[in-house]
Amino acid sequence: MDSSELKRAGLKATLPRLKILEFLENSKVRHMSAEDVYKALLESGEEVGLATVYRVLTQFEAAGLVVRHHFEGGQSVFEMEHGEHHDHILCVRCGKVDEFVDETIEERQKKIAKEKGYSMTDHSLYIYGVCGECQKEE
Amino acid sequence: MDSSELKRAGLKATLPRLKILEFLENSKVRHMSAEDVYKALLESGEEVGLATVYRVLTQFEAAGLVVRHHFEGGQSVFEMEHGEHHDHILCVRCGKVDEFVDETIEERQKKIAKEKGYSMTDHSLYIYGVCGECQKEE
DNA sequence: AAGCAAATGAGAAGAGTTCTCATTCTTATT
DNA sequence: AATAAGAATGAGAACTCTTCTCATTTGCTT
Repeated sequence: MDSSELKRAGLKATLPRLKILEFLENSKVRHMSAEDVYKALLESGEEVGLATVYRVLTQFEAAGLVVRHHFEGGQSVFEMEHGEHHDHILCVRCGKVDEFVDETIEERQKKIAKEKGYSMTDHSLYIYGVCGECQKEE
Repeated sequence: MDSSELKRAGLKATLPRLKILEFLENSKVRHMSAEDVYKALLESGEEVGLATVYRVLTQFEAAGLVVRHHFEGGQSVFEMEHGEHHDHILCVRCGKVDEFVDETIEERQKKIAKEKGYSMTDHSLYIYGVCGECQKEE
């Protein structure tokens, strides 16, 4: 069990936190809601409260271990921080999520912020569409 | 009272709808939550239910009269459709919202969607930062 | 003016998330 | 290794935003 990551983030190495971190790291699915994490842990026999999952994910976010996204549909989606910033393109049919990085867009955003007199802190870009798979099914 | 806009949208010209449309058109503030609209109407002596405001705004959205945004903070924000598509840059301190259009970014997005095999239906780009005013107040 | 379908308002209900607080766990200290 | 002090947890209540339900009202057609 690797508690060093938590310690480094200034968080006590409690069992729920370790379980959640471990789960996030090992899951093949990258983008998960708090509910997803909660259910998955329950199913693998762990005892966690939903409130704890929310709390811990929020702490992970503050610690920079995790990024929170606001995809359409209301609920927050979390993703392990794996270095490079990226944006998302998602399928409105099947919910599939792809990632991309585009330096030109990044540059443009900085430029716009500067022009408008803003000191940019963050940005979010989501492209919505129908993925290749779903286009075939019509 | 101008009911033609509603008729054109295929909506019956009811009083609540007219009031809401009128309010949206005359408000200097461009981006408003359902709650904002509701409160404003109450204050100006109109009798509307919150449920109706939500319903009507959703209908206006479907009719293309209004655009719905999902800024951070959970609630939906509505804006009168005034022709050209644009993106938003918002101040995380005071909540101010500015708009911008960037053809380069638009192009890039289309290109990315195509590369990833998606047929793009929509996109949303929000830049967050601290606006000029708020930077001074530090 | 009358009738019918559509729209409304009030409150209940639902989804997602946060809060409360008694109990349990971590960790620093013996 | 035992202990004490404080932090974290779990369960459910509570909260926010939004949608639904349904009895009543309104708009539109005849």
